[in-house]
Amino acid sequence: MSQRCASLCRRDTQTACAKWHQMKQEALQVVWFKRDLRVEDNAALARAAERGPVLPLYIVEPDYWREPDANHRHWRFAAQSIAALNLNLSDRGQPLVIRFGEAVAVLDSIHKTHGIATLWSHMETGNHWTFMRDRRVAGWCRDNGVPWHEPRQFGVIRPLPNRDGWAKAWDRQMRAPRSTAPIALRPIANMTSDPLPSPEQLGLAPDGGSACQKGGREAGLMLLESFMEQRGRTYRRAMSSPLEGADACSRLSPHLTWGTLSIREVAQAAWARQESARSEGTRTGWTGAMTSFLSRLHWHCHFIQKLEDAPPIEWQNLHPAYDGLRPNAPDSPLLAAWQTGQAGLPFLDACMRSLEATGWLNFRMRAMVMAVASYHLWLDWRAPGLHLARMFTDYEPGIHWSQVQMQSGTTGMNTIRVYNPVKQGLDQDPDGLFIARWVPELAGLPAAARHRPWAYAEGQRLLGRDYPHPVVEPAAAAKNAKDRLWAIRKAPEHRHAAEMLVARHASRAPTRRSKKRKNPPSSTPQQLTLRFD
DNA sequence: AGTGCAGTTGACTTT
DNA sequence: TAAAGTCAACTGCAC
Repeated sequence: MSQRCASLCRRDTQTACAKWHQMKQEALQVVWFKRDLRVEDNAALARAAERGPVLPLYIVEPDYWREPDANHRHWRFAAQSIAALNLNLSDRGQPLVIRFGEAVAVLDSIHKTHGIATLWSHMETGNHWTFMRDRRVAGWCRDNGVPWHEPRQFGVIRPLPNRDGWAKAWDRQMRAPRSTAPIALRPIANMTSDPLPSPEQLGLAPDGGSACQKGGREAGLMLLESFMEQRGRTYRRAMSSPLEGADACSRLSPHLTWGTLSIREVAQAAWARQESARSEGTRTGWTGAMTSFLSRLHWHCHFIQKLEDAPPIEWQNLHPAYDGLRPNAPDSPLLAAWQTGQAGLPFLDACMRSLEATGWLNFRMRAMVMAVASYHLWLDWRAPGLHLARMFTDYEPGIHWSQVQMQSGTTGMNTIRVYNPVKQGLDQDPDGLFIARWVPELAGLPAAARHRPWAYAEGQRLLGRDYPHPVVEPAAAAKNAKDRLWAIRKAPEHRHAAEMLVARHASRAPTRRSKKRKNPPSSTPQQLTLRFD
């Protein structure tokens, strides 16, 4: 504000300046909260508050919650976070105004009664539905002469000419000072607010998520603290284990999705933890843990950037050579067996059942369950991808659809990774504890038989009665899938299209030099390797 | 002590 | 964030 005021004061009379201050008092700043449900480090809110009286707004959009990727557990988390945000804003003098309806209609009605000077919201890279809704809102803003500012909260750049310098920009943004929350908000007169609807009112059926994470900034702060103080120390070693990962991973993901914490404050906490570990001197594992964690925060934005640059990845193969490879209509019994944890592959089933109840899986297990759907079960990624979107409390469209396509091999860019669900189980859950926890039918078996009940007499006795026979033979199914994928990848036109995709979407990372390379490193220029991983 | 050989390990390639 | 295969170096052991 000071800049504009100063220039006016210099150029014009004091009266003009006073008039501008007067106008500023009345110029309603609507802060439209979307997936940034916090007042701390919220640039939209902070900047709006510098300009004039703030109307904090949340729009419950029934059409959004009718989309196939939306689910009961998402709304529960969002609603808890919205309620907490409302309390926080109320303490500052102006409660959150909740409106039920279509965004343009809501904005238009507020504009007619109160007059919106400026609209503020964070820059959102959501699904196709939110993208189209934002286009309608942008049109309305243009028609009504309302400027709409969308400061960034993630490292996503809009528009992005190319990927050069992206990582540096991410670093700069995350290290920048956090925005401070306005201490007091001036109450807005005559503003009505709707109650938060129940999931049923939004048409959302219960989804079996009895043990999903709780929303609200308080829960996020507690996770952040316990992760940085204690849980995170073994992050690097334990994150891939389905049992240990639940504790050793930060579990901050839904808070980043709904913005109850800003990714910047999380990254800065990690850097601070790294610093304190270094100054302590003793080897505790914290520096390495934080390095791994920070690289994942970086990947978070890296993947969302992909959806920003290529919205069709939500419904279309990134690489067209894979169109028609798998049947469009899913094989319903196979899909159902996979979804419900009744595929007869114990470790896979344990993961799927655990996901349904808790809304969370560690990264490796997410990759595995998607790979099994895509390769062993030969399902097109759309139906399994939708199921996972609905199951993940932390569903973030940009990360999700990039990963789904990557794990089904339809990007054509990265190498095919066919996870072996039996081997992963033996590697990550050697004692079969995770299987026993989620597939109690098999808990009475010795560990080895829990992983492969068909290979042991005592396991065979349960098959077809207490626990299903495997829906596919894993080794043969994997071989078949690899053969079909590699047949496509060998075609020269596949490579050509893949190179174009790599140039557009892949990260730029320095080549890792082989340890045994005899050539002196200085003889070759630094090369760039392009990765979609 | 040196040699041959089977089995192991790790780095690297292929699918 | 894969898994299987290849190859060369290495190991332990018998002779």
